Amino acid sequence: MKKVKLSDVAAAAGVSSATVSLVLSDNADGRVSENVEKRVRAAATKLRYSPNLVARSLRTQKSKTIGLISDTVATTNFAGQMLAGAEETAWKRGWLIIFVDTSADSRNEERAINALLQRNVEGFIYASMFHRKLDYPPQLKYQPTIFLHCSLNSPDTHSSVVPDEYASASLAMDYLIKNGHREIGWIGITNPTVGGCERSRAYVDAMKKLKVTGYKSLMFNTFESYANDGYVGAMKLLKGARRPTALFCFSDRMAMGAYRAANEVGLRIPQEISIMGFDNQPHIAEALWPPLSTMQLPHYEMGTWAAERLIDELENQDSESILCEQKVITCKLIERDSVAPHHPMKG
Amino acid sequence: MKKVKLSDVAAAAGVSSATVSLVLSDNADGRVSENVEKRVRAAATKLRYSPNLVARSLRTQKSKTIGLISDTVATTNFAGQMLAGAEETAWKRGWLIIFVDTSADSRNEERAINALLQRNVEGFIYASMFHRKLDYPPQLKYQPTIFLHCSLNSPDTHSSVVPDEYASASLAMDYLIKNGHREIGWIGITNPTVGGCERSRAYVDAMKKLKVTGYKSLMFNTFESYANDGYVGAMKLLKGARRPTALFCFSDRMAMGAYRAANEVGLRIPQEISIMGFDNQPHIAEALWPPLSTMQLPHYEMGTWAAERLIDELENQDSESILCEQKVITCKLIERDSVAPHHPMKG
DNA sequence: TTCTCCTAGTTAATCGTTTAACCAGTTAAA
DNA sequence: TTTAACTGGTTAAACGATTAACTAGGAGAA
Repeated sequence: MKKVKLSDVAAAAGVSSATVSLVLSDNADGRVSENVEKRVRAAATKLRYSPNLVARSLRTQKSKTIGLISDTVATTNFAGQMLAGAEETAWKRGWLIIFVDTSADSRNEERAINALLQRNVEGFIYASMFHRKLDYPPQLKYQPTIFLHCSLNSPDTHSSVVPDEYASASLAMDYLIKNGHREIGWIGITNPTVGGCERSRAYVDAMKKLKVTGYKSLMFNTFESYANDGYVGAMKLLKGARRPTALFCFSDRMAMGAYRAANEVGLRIPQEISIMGFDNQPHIAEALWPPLSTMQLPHYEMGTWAAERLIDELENQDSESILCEQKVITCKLIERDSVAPHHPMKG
Repeated sequence: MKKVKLSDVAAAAGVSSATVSLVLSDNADGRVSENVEKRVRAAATKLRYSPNLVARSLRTQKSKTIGLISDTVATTNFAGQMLAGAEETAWKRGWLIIFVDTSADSRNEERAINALLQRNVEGFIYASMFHRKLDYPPQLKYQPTIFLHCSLNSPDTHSSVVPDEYASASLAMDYLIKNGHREIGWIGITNPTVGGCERSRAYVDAMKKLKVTGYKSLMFNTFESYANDGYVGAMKLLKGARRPTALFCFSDRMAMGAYRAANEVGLRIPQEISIMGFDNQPHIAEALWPPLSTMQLPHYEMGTWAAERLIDELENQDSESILCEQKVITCKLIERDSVAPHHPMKG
C-alpha cells in the first residue's frame, strides 16, 4: 500500500527518474524519444503514479494552494457563497484553498497568515463578511492578495472586488420608478457601512432626479437592520400623513418587517403597497408571501472573480501584464411579486 | 526579504542545524548545554525564524493539515456552521483545513481525495449537507476519517457524528405536550431523508403515547419542505373538521408557511394556534412575528466534534485507545413566542 | 594502562521532486 | 580533419527540515 513514487516509475520503465519527471511534466521537448516516452507513460498509469506535491512544492516553491483568510465567523450563507465561488473556481483550475477564520482578531490574523506562509501558499484571498474599506494587513502588503468584499484605502498595488452598492440601489429605484412610483419610502440604517451609505445615497439621488419635494419625510433609519427595525420604520411611514406607494428597504430582513407592518395596517402587497428588498436572502425573499422582489448581491460571483484573478496573477508571474484592478459588480434585479405598477390617476 | 531557515539560525548561533532542530523541537533532553540552548533560542527569535512546514512535512510525513470534503455546494448557513466549527477547533489545536467541495460527483470526489492526499493531509472529514446514511467512499476506507452529518451503513471502523433527530423531535413534542396540547398537527415531508423519517416517527410515537386517537388525520406531508408546502398543509389542517391546537412543522420554512395560513384563517399565534418549527434557521425563526420557537440543529457542535475527534486520533496514533464511535447530538430547544399553553376547559 | 561511559554536540542520509549541468555517440558544417 | 551542434538521455545538486549514527574529549573504574 506504499505510495508509488517517481523512482518506482523510473525503475519500471527502465530509465532514470529525471527522464520520468521530464516526460510527465511535458518538458520533454525533443529530449526523450517517442519510444521511451510511451514506456514511461505506460508505467506511470500502470502503477497509478501521482506526484507528491509536498516534495514538488519544496523543490519549486510552488504549491498550487492559496490561503483564504476571512475576518469573521463564516456562518452566514453569504460568506458560504463567497467561499463556494472561490473554492469552485480554484478547484476547476487545479488549485486548492486553505481556509482560516481569524475572528477579526489581528493577533490571530498575523498567526494565520504565518501558518499559511509556512505551508507555501502562493497567494491570499482576504475576505470580509461585510462590505468595508480597510488598510493593508501589514504582512499581506508584499504577498499576492485579492481583497474580497472589501477594498483598500490606498488601492495602489492589489486588486479588490466589491458589489456596486450605488449602481445596484439605483437599479432598484429605477425599477420602482418604471412601475410608476414617485412617492417612494426608504427604510434604512444609520450604521455607516459602505452599503448603508451608498444605498441611501442612491435613493436620495433618485428622488432628487424625480424632483420629489420633501422626500426626507419619506425616509426612516435605524441603527441596525433587523426585521423589527423594518417593522417600526414601515409602521411609521405607512401610518404617517404622507403614505408612500412603495417602500425600498435596505435589507430583506427589514422588508420582512415591512410585510408585517403592511399586514397590520391592512395594506395588500403589492396592490396597495409595493415593497422592494435588498440582498436576496435565500429562504426569506422566496418564502415571504408574496415572494419579495429584491437585489441579489453578487457573493458567488465575487468569490469567483477573486479566485480567477489571483490564479491568473500566480500563473503568469513573469508577464507583468496583469494590473491591479478595483472591480465592482452590480447586483442582479430579482423580480418577484412584491412590486406592482402604480397608476397615479387611480390613487 | 528571503525567508530565514534553520541553517541561518544555526549560523547565527554558531552551531550546526541539527542542534538548532533539536533545541527548537524540544528534543534536546541533555544533549545540548544550557548555554548553547539559550544562544539558539535567542538567534531564532531574533531572526524571526519560523519553520518551513513543507520541508518538515516531506521529512516527517506529517502536515498538521486535514482535508474536509463536502458532497455538495457549501452555501447554506448550516454548511457554514459545520465548516466554522471544524475550522475553529482545528485552528485552536494548531491544525489547518483544506476544504474541497465535490458537488456530489463521485469522479470529482475521487480527484478531490487524491488532490488532498498529494498534499499529505493526515486525515479527512467527510461532510454531508443533509443528514443521510452512506457507504464508504472507497479511497477513504483506509484513511483516518470522520463522517460529519452522515453515518455509515456499516460503522465498523470509522467515527461519525449526526444530530439525534428522533430525540430532538421528541423533545419538541414534549414541549408542546407540557404546554397542554393534545391535538397536535404534523406538517412534514414524505421525502425519505433521515430527518424526515425520524422526526415524523417521534411525532407518531408521542401521539400514540398520548393516546390521541385518529392522529393520522392530523398529519400532512408533502415531498419538499418549502414555505408554500407548509402553507398548503397548514391551510388544510386549520380549515379541516378537526382543528389542531398546535402545529409541529418539519422545518422553519414550513413553519413560515404555516404562519401565513394562520394569518389568512384569522388565527392568532400563539393565542389561538401554537406553532413549533425545526432547524432554527437564522433570519427566519428570529424574524418571524411572533418569533418562532424551534429546535436548533447542532451544526456547529458537530463540526467541532468531528475536528476534535479526528485530531485526537491523529495526535495519538500510537495509543490505540481511541475507538470508533457513532456520536449523536441532540438539538437544543429554542423557546421563543410561538407556543403558548393550551387550556382544555377554555377550548 | 585500557576499557567503558558520559557529555555535547556534528555528520550525513533521507523525504520525493525538479532541473542545471554533463556526457557519449552521431551528424552536419567549415 | 576539426569543430560545432544535435539527440537522447543521465548525474547530481538542490529545496529545508529531521534524526540515526557517529565522534572527540574527559571522567571513572578495573
